Amino acid sequence: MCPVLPAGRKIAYFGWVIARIGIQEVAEAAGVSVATVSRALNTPGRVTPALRARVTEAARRLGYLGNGAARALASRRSGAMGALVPTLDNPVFAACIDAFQQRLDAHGTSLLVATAGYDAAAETRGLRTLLQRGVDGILLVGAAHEPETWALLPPGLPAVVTWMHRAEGCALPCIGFDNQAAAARMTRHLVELGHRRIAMIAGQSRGNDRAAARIAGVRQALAEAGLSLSPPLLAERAYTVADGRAAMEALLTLPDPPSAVVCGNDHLAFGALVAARRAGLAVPDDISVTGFDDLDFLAHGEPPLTTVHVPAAEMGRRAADHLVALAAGQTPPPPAELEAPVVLRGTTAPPAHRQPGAAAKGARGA
Amino acid sequence: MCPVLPAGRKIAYFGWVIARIGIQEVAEAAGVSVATVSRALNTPGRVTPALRARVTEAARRLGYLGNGAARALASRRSGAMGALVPTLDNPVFAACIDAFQQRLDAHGTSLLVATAGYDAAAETRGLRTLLQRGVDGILLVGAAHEPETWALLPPGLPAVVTWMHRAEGCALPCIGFDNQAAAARMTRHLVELGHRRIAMIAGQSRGNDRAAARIAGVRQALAEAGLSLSPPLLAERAYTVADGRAAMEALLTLPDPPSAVVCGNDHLAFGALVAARRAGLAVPDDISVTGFDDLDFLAHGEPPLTTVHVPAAEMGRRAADHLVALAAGQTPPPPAELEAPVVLRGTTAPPAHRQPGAAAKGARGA
DNA sequence: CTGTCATTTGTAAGCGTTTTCATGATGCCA
DNA sequence: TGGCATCATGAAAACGCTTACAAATGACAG
Repeated sequence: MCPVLPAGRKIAYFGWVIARIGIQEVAEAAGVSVATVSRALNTPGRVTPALRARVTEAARRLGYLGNGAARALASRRSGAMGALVPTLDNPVFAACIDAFQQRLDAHGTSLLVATAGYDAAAETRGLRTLLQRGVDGILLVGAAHEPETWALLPPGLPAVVTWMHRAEGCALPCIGFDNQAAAARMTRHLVELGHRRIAMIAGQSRGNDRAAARIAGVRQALAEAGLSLSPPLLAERAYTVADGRAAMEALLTLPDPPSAVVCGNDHLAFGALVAARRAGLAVPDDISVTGFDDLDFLAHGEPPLTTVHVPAAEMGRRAADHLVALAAGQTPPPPAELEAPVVLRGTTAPPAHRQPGAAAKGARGA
Repeated sequence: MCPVLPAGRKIAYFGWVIARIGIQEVAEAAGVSVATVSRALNTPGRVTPALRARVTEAARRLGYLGNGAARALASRRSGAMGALVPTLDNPVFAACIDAFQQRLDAHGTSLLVATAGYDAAAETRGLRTLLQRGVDGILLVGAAHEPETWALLPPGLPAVVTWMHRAEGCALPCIGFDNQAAAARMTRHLVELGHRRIAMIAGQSRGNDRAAARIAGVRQALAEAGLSLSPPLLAERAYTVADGRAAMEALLTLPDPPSAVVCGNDHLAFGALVAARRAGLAVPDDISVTGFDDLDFLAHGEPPLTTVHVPAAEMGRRAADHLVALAAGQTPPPPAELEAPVVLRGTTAPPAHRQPGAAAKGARGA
């Protein structure tokens, strides 16, 4: 199973002793010095074609892989980028990281992942781990982090903030879209449909600037229409289906329930949809619901969710390109703002003509 | 923003020169040797409490992080595990990796991710990268890999196969469930419901032993009932919603369409559901559909998907524990088989009483 | 009070690369 | 053909840490 293993340095894998091919062995096999092997492999241009061929052939034949730790130590570069994300259990982050990894791979760079789960302490720990591992750059989600976290980040270390465009007082390049503007557009659509009583089931805005910006966007659009988001109409919940459902149930028991609900992400929106259905309400006829993320499954649901498309994969790709360029000492142009278009589908419609304050269903079709 | 930075070794971050605290600086600050610092930090038991306090305090005060590459080189251990998965863009893998990472983190170990996208060459490349980075162990999905991939894996390097239990001729510990048995159980449920004409929309079985096992399971249960999976009733497609939809459309145009369709995963099942709806067929009244994975969103869909629950997060956690134990030189007990229960929900029902061969809808309610 | 042993700390030798610097070879022009 | 760049190669010094080994310290019994 193993490649040919001539006698060489030994490495102990806890009881198993196997020979590992080092640059030394390759050098001997090719009849050159280790320095030449290193050059032939890393900077092929600086070596005679004939020698290069000898070396690469020897390396191939011996199955030489190289020792990343030694290379990182000597070259002061690990060849790995770190991603510090809230979770991978949300498809929108998973898609971003998937694309990020693929693009890094194309650049010959690896991916180190740390998840923080919307917890400040865990985030700091995650960053510390990434830094200890010597990543060449860091992908961050959002710009709202503990001072302790920011303090950890060595100035000059390549880093990008994703999921938003322009962050107040943040010098890092931002690769993303305008959460507030997108939420405002979504809300305006509802207003234009004739909705006057609009609620929002938002994500927790504490420590989450994306969630906060989306709330601000809804507020902004509402204000433009002379409306507002009074306390009972704004719920801040965790980004889960269960929370969306619970929040929607609470909204529906209000004396004067909303005719439209803007949700902070698709999970919440889906939960809201489930709650509406259980309450016997038809979407969008009885109540409109919108999401944010544009998850595949909800695009084909029944009814298909009207939502804001988040360019998750594109952010991952651009973040990879940007970080690799930064780590190579280049100064890439400042990232362009990405589009986060509203995708109109089947969960929004003009409000039903019923008396404000009327109980849910039944009072319909006045 | 930065922690206090006394004069020390300099590191150049491409133009930015910042001081980096090394073990040397900590040793000086604490008035001990570097060896003592190393011991105080790594094996606290081998050092006097007083000294340990002096050292940890100095390290904390200086913001010492340590250099992972140097540590890995000297200790012959990187403190990172590698995961080689098909993709992160499928929630079921993302959930597994998310749990894997969290558990690794609890063990003080990091995660290096490589994705192969169901491509053999990419898989080999991914493994090579992981190995170059010096991971202490590897998480693999399934046991069907190119000989070239297997050859790369150093014998003795901790590695586990996930997503299946027992793999023919594979000596690696398998952390997972029995795909074939699960698919068979799902199929038996359909048979018991009275279905005789059962089709399968499977994943590509080539190079994918999980997909192959699921097909085998359906075949097995069908054989028990004296039925079979004749060519037009078995479609092998990529694991996407679009492919599921296309496959279902093909199935429905058959002269004698199936009354139940077993799908290789939830994406395919969802696509099949969409196709059925577009064709004006009611699920489960006109046709039954089953999935495999148990994705959140489909559990609450309309109708909720009957599927096989895959313990993705649990596999990730156990894989982490197993690998860490292996890497520590222990010999953990062989992994237990995990449950992959059939979850009966709303997409299966007895077949409609209509003539075999009747065209889709309309011929209902005989 | 001295010898032995256990325990704690320091010294220094790697770990496998990259990279600087020196050396030797080669080509070119006068 | 001699001298001077120019270029390819090799020797050896880092890189920052762990760890085997040696040394020193202290405890305790004879």
